[in-house]
Amino acid sequence: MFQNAERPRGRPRSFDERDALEKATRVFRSKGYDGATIDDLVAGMGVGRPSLYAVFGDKRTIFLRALRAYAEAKGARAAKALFSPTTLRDSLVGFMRHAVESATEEGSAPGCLLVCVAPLVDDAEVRQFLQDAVAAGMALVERRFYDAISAGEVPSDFPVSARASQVLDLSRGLTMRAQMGMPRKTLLKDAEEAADLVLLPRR
Amino acid sequence: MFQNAERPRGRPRSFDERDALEKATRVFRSKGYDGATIDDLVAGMGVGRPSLYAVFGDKRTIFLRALRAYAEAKGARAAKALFSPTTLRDSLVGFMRHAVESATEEGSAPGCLLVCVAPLVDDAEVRQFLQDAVAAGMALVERRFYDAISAGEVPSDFPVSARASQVLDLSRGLTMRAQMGMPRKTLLKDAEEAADLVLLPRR
DNA sequence: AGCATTTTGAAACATTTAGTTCTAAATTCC
DNA sequence: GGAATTTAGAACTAAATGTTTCAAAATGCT
Repeated sequence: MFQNAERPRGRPRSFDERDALEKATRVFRSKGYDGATIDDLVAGMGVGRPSLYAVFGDKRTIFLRALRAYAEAKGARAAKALFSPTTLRDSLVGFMRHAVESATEEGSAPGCLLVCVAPLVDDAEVRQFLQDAVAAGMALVERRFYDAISAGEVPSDFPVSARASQVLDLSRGLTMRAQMGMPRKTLLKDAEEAADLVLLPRR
Repeated sequence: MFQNAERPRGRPRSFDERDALEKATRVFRSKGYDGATIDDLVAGMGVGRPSLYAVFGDKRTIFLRALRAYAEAKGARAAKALFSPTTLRDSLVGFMRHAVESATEEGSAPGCLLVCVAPLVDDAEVRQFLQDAVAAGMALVERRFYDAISAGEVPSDFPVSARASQVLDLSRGLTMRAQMGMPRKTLLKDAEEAADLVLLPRR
């Protein structure tokens, strides 16, 4: 086998960095930040304790890295769900469905690192990151609404920012219900109804 | 001063049990369950360590008691907000406003013990309690919608259970934004818009 | 083959945390 | 006023948790 990056000198690692971070995400999702111990991370990531500190840093740093990777991946998928379909309704349904599917994916505890776990972390950097992520989410949904206005799909007086907040609030609600164990099927149906709701015309 | 319950024999307590539980709620709200240490509770509740164990039990028991008291109080206020007004819109606005006000009350960290903290607690009894509480909330809102149908305020084909889910999801979203530091004023305005949204007629 | 380099696993270390115990203090009952 | 009873505060113990150290192992380079 050829290696695209030339192999480093010493003993090769027994783990993949991306994969380990994803496993860390699983640990944090199921136990929360304070509830996850280093032992949990060592066991869940398949990385030895010293390697963990050498490669990822301390618990706080691991969480921040996991959070950033998680947010980036989820943000990209959300944007795709939002901007690939042609109709606004399909976009919104896709966006909400994605929230539900992500929050109920198998192999991970139900819920969302961004919505259910990170807000409880008592750390200024995490808080700032979250606020930025939420603002970015709002901007994404608002842009989709403006696109729909341009396309004449909704009237030009459509209350963009109010409805965008509502889309995000409804998604958060769906995500939290997922965390509480509500079945995916129910939530997917509710996601569709939520999309229909935010598309209703004002009286 | 008269005492309605005859005074017990030994040294009198230096704390009020209800008040101490409420202070425990504040501690859990700001630090989360796993993040709150016994020392935090001792400091925050104004109860000495041995008294804490003697009167309240261990951390898990304290949390369960705080959670029950919190849910009871919040449920009562929510029901009042929902069933006191005459118009459905006033009821829904009141319900959502209450969620926002409770989540942004001064003297406590923003957020909600039921919505933001308890779902992360890895305990079967807590999970069960939460599920019951959510079901009770749903039932409350649904009943208010049925009352409105009886009163002829909304059509008889009003999608009660879908809209009730959405009311709760939107409230959860508002609560979570409160926890993330969004100002009360913004959220109160959004609460009104959310109430208007769920009252829109189907097309 | 031997040396330099990096990772690994076990163990060690220091700190924090949960829970208990012991003594002093505050109260009621006699 | 003194005995009995309950609470409060400080000190203590044992376990857990976060972090580092160290020798051994696995690789590339010469």
